[in-house]
Amino acid sequence: MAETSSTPQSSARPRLFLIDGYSNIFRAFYAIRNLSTSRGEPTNAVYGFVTMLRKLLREEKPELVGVALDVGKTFRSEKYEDYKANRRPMPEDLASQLPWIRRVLEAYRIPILELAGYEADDVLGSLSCRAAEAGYDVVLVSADKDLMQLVEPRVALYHTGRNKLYGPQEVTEDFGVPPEKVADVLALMGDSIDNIPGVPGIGEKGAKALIQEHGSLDALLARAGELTRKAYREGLLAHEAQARLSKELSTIHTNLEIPFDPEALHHDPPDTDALRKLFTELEFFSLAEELGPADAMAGAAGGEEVPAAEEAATPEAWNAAAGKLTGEVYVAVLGEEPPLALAVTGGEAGEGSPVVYADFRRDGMREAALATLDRWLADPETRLAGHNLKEVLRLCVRGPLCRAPLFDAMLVSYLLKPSIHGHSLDELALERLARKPLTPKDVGWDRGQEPAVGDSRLAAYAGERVLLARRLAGEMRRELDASPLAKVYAEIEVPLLPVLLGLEEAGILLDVDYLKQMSEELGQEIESLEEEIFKQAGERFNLGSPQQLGVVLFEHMGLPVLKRTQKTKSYSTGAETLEELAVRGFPIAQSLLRYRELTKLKSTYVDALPALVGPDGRLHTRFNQAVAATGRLSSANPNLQNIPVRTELGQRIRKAFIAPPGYVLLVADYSQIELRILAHIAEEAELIRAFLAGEDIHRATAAIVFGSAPELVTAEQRRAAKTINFGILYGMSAFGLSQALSIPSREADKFIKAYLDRYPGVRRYVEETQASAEKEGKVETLYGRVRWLPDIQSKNWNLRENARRMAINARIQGTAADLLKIAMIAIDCRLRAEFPHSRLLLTVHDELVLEVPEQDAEPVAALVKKEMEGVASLAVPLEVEVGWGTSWYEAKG
DNA sequence: TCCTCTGTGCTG
DNA sequence: TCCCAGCACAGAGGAC
Repeated sequence: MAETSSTPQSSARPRLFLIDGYSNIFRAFYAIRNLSTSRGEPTNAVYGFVTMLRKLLREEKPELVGVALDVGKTFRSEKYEDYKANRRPMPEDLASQLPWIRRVLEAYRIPILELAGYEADDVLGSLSCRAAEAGYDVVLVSADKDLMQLVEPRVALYHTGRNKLYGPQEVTEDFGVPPEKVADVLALMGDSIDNIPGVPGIGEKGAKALIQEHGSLDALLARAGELTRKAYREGLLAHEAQARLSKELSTIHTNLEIPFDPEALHHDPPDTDALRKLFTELEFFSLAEELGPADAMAGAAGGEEVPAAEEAATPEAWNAAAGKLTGEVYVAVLGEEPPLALAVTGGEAGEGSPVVYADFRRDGMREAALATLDRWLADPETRLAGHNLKEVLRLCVRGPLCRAPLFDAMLVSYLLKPSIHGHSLDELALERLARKPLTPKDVGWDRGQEPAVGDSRLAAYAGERVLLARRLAGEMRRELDASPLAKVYAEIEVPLLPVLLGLEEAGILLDVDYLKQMSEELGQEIESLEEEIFKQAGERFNLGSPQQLGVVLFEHMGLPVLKRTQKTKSYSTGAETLEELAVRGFPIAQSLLRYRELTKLKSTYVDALPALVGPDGRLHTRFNQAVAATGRLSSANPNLQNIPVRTELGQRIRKAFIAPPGYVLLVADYSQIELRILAHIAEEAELIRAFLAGEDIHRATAAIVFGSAPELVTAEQRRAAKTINFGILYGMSAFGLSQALSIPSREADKFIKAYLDRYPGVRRYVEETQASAEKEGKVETLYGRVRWLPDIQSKNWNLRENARRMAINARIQGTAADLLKIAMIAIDCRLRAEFPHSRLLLTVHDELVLEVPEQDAEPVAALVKKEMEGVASLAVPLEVEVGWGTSWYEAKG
């Protein structure tokens, strides 16, 4: 590949090498024959591909590199079913090598570019365009001539088979037309491998000549009748549509919504340990040898060396180093449950500033570190920055009374892009800094094992954590400052952070004895149910295994197979299926339903919760502030947002959540908050009227949709209206509604039409939300919280429709989340001042649970109601129901 | 022995 | 093609 470095492509501009995975893999497979391991596994394609990669990395030393691979089916195959239908299936000997190739790429730390539903070609085309626009020189590496259409002044194609670099000039020489006309030529020629039909009677030569002469396929088709050569004239006239389709199929799309993230494509040094292991497994012994001898610690972190933190081994040393920091301070907690160390940095010298850490296992160090932390938090002049500050604040004994401005990189990342998978320090470092941080395991922190006090690995770990937090905070600050989300951050998320910490630390009292007794009762009923089921089935098996149950029900007992599971197409044994079987007269289904209900509640709640209470007898959940894409909070460890409520048995579990003597649990929940928000945002007059009049909203909807008087609405009609009301919030389709109501979808369609006719504001809301989402690629809540929806433009029907439903739902669900968060902040603040013995315990999306001294129940109820109802002034009143009692169950009664 | 995926089911 | 947002359980099977 030496040629590339002597071309005009190599300049001072950074270069991005985009490798077309499959074409190179196919080429390697056919170019090298008969290479396999001693076990007989073929490795020829892997070897050829690795050879190509090594050459590229050695000779070009690319700054940025990525490999495009296909996943799933593509929109083209949906558009044209014959597309690729004739293409030979991938030979088994090649398919078996793909996992190896992925592992090789991982070990090389070369990112794999794949987007479900898109052709690798389109991903390459779009990325190369974005990169060129961003000022990079791009080299596409492919064995496929079709990619020549992507060539432009800043994008070259390196043809792997021909070992030749193509710029615009070379493409023109090869094709007789410039790159932008390549697709037109391909459309005429067709391609038997890709199964692009082309135009019969026109071959490579003819295609090039015709496009050269007429300029484009469109121009050629317009004048097809005037062609003198009979074969061309008749071929074009008879197959015009096919030619246009071929053009569509052979055109590589360059407008996919793929973010070009130079950081993510940055080429890091390979993970030589993993590579050596892989090569040994593949029996590429000479390649393994080249990597040199194994070295346990080398290359574990990847990327550049990061200075280790310095340990402050005495309180004096700590105070001398960390204690003097003022201004911007960066902090990181090391270890969780229990946290073992605190690492800090800051000061004028930027990243060159010293990093120190305190190991809590040393005498006096915990106290010294926390004293410093407390002092920083109390000082409005100190800006405390880091990642996931809730865990830092948790260390403080005095509780979260903070005056220092907080900057939390995790929360900012979440606000900027709420729907990405994770916002942990490790994930953000990988994505935004292209760095894979040390894991606790790397430094000897593994199941019970801790690194020793003074272990140098701990110092390295501490240094990296704080530095990464610092870099991420810097990056996030830049992005936040340029974003309207700064307001949501400062006014909602940051003030909420200490409030949530308060909830978590408070915990909720659990009646463990009550649950223990309940567990025994349930255990007995479950046992007798098991016997009954085994008797009905005529055999004993593992009832907890859906797989075994499926075999017994549908193979041994011969019950009708009504439904199969989504992914593996195995027998469905879900509640819906069992209910239908019960209706059809199979008594075993009824027993199984009861068995499922009991075992579910027993294992998930009755038995699991008592095991999680702390020494104080209370359950301390974690409220995650950076998970839910809509802006909601989530609860985990344990999840206290899915405690049963709907069934009688579920209600019994709620009786285990209690208040201590002299206190009550106070529950406040918003009534129909999402429908009220819909009424407000949609400015839907009829909904607003019904809410203002205090009507039963589902009944009112039924009356309107079915055209009857409210008092004449049947229970059935009200249920249907309720389903439609919720369905609208979720962007439900006619099909979805028909499923939910078990009615024909034609009828469901009629319902929806009638609904939208009677609620024109809602129709406008749906239409406008989708239109603006399509235009902007995002939707916003009333408070400006953003949810990005890149798939809204997708050509993949499934992805696009999903995004449209999310658009409709996210504005409403997100606004509700904003409202509750704001109310929580206000309530927490007032309670501290006015009722210091009352406190918030839980938040469940539209509901708050508090613990309140018995005698304060009434005034606190009034306070909570007032703050929740008054949190915003909408076109409809917000209504809050409040109740209290000795248990969660009593409080909601 | 641990980890990940799958099916299932609980909440708003 | 099939209704938004979550978390967690048990079983199953593969990696270590």
